[in-house]
Amino acid sequence: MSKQSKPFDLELMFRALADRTRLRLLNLMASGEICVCYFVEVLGTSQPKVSRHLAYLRRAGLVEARRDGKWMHYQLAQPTDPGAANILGEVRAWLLLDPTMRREREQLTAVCCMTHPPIQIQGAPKPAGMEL
Amino acid sequence: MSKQSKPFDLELMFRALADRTRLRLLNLMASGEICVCYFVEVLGTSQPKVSRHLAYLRRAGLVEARRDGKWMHYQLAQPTDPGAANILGEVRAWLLLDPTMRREREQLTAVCCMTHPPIQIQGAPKPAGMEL
DNA sequence: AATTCATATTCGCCCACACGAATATGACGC
DNA sequence: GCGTCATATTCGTGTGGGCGAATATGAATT
Repeated sequence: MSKQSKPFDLELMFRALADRTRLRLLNLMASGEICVCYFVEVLGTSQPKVSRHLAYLRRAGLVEARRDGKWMHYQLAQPTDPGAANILGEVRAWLLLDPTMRREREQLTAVCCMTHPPIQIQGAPKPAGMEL
Repeated sequence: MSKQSKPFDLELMFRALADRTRLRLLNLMASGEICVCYFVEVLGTSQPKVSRHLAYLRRAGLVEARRDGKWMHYQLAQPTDPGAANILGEVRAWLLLDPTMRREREQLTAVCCMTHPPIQIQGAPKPAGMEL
């Protein structure tokens, strides 16, 4: 009523960023939309774990989800609060520079370009930026 | 041995930022060094609570402490990692703009300029930026 | 409708950590 | 030395949230 919708909880954002798995998930969304099975494949973690962390990021307003048949696509969200958006921008810049994170993005590209991809990925819609 | 000292744990930094009390403490350090009793006075919280949160911030490398007789002075620290420093810079900018945080900095100024300050503060060295 | 595939949720356990209360440390003055 | 002041730490309790394992949902295909 009094506010447009939410005062954007900065604490919640930081709690969302305070986990390695979630940072890795955000990193893989650098190039745009990507579907859940790629997260599972590249991070090498269990599907429930990935799903729970994605739900956390969504609650914190850091990502948006879109349903496409049986596939769910996730992408980075622009927070309404401009200050939060700036902070998040710096976090993304940090992810781009970090060697470990860079390696994981390369791994994503590799999986997408394989002629015989792993079973989990066959038929899954390719992430944005991997259409070549 | 292999690294200069630490790879700077970004997760740890975010966990340190994911708490309202700690954000309020960082905010009061905006103008420079400040001693613990002012934190207690302005935030209106218990001294052990303030002390524990300051210890957390120190462990995360976000603040530095300096002993001066029985007084401890805290100030913001510049993280060695440049990416972390950028992120922290945006956080500080956010703190400067937030209305609640601005009010608390004003409250600090008010307490420092009182002719008859509360007992807890009498004789304590004034924070940086309050020398007028 | 039944099965299969992609994803989400629940359960039970454990650990980090926030808190108030009490206590410890360490520096100064007498 | 002793007391006092500023600050730090410990203790006991409670909660958020991480995890694997199991299960549930919901869309597509037959």
